[in-house]
Amino acid sequence: MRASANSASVVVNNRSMGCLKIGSGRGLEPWYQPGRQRRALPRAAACRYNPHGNANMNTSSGNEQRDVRLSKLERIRAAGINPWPERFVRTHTLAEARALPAGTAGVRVCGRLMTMRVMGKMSFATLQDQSGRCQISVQCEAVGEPFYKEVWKKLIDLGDFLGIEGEMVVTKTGEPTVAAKSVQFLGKALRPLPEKWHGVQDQETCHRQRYLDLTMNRETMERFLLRSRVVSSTRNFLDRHAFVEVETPVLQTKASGAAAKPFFSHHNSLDMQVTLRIAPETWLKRLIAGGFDRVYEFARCFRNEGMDPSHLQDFTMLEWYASYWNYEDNMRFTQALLQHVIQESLGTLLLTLRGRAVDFSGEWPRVSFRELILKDCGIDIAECKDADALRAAVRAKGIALPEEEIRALGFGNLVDQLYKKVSRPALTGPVFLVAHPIELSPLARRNDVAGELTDRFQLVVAGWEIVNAYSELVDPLDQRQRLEEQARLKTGGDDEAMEMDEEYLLCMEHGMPPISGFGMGIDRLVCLLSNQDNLRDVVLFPLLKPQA
RNA sequence: GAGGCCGUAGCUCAGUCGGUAGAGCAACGGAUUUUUAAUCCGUUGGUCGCGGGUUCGAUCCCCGCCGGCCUUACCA
Repeated sequence: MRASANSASVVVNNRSMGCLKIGSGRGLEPWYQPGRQRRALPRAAACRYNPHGNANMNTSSGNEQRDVRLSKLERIRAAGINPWPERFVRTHTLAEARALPAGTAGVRVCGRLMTMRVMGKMSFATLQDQSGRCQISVQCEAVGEPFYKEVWKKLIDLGDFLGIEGEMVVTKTGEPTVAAKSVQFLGKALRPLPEKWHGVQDQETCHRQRYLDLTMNRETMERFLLRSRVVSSTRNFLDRHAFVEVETPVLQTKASGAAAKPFFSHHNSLDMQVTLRIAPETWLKRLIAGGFDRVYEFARCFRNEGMDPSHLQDFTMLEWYASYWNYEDNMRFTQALLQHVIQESLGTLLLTLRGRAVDFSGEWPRVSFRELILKDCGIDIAECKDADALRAAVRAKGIALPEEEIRALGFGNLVDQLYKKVSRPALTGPVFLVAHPIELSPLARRNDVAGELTDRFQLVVAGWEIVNAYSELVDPLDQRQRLEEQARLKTGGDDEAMEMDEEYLLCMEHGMPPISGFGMGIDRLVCLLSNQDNLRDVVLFPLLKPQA
């Protein structure tokens, strides 16, 4: 193991989500431990600089609860208390504190105040941080009557961030509790939290104000922590297998590597149109040509296409390329990687996904396109010479494909429609789908023996295609022909067709080794593994139109 | 792009077959030293998404717009 679990302190993934790795009972890592306490400034100095000003403090905001909190803020400042101090030295996360033996003194915890039960001179409250929740108790006697009556009871609200120093106790109902000796503001909230029992239910609010969703709905936090684990576990596995993580351009002069409509933008000082990438593929293969053995990238890609629950405008695609591998090497590696990632991030290989039991352990079966379709509907696609023959066979079997839509389809797309209709929904998997017809796979390497097939595999799980991989096309003459055909389509008005890419061809003409490449939508994998129906629920801040 | 559904207090939701709206939580005042959705007493809070129309009167009916969700077509 490259980074052993018990030495990892802070994991920052590529989604900029700082993630504190919580070890069970291991205590906080050095990064966290109380260092030299910065000496407190004299009160007057601490409060002299007031960047938040009083601009709104005397004017009604039109929101009753906010106004009440603004007036509390004034009283907090008047009392010489800094409502937003710069730092708090904590000794334990809340989950760690809960595990401490009763009697442990000098426990310093912090978090957001989620519930508060004031019973006269004794109060219980709940703090929440990333690790979970822990009860605290505040007694009049322990914190002093002026503080208890004037600050704790009058100025502290649900939603505020607080820091507590105290001793671990266990209440008579058995609840681990930090009994506070002192309580301090760490961040005053001017707006109330959503309802404490139901939280935020409205999906739009969850997307627009994800911080509220994360605060109120633990399963949302767990889902994004899962995403982070999936990414870091994948990265670790690839690193351990001699893959090199690279970054390739997002802004480029032509979109290449996939058939999709790009986003366009404008570069001012060069005065030229640029596009956002639709795939990292051609760049990564250039790196293989340049001598990298194995490369990968978690590539944010952008496609200017329709929105629905299974498509995002910007999404994260993991692609990797390995020199000297064919697609079968890649298939074995894919299985090993996903088994590792699923075991490490979910703790088991036996999952229930979309209502079906899915077993990721053992060897995953492989099935060819032809066998699968033959089994599911009795049509042997190898015996159909062309699209018309296949169309006739479909009609003869009475399979309900939309007549209007399939009339113009070529053989490849027709096979694909048939597969999506008769086979894919029933595939629970994990199963590798192999031997795709060449018409269906314009980018993959033609099989050396069966020229009508390609060296390609897809991984299907619970009816979802989550991986697409090939033996890569490295023949520059073949590639040129295929790109010329795409360029013809483009000129003919197909705005999803690929553009001619001379620079890429130039690279290929300089020579490439055998390569197998792999592509997987990270959002879709996480969506599947977390049993979500909408990709927007596995993206922290999905794109939404501005509210009216 | 097409079709359907939805938008009421800070949050979760009722409601009005057309007569300018209710509850719980939150907030505010009070009681309360072992609660954990604390409890008890009292109080405040709304341009019913926005704009038109019909009507004596619209949160409700009609039209348009804004935003969201679902289905559907194209891309992973």
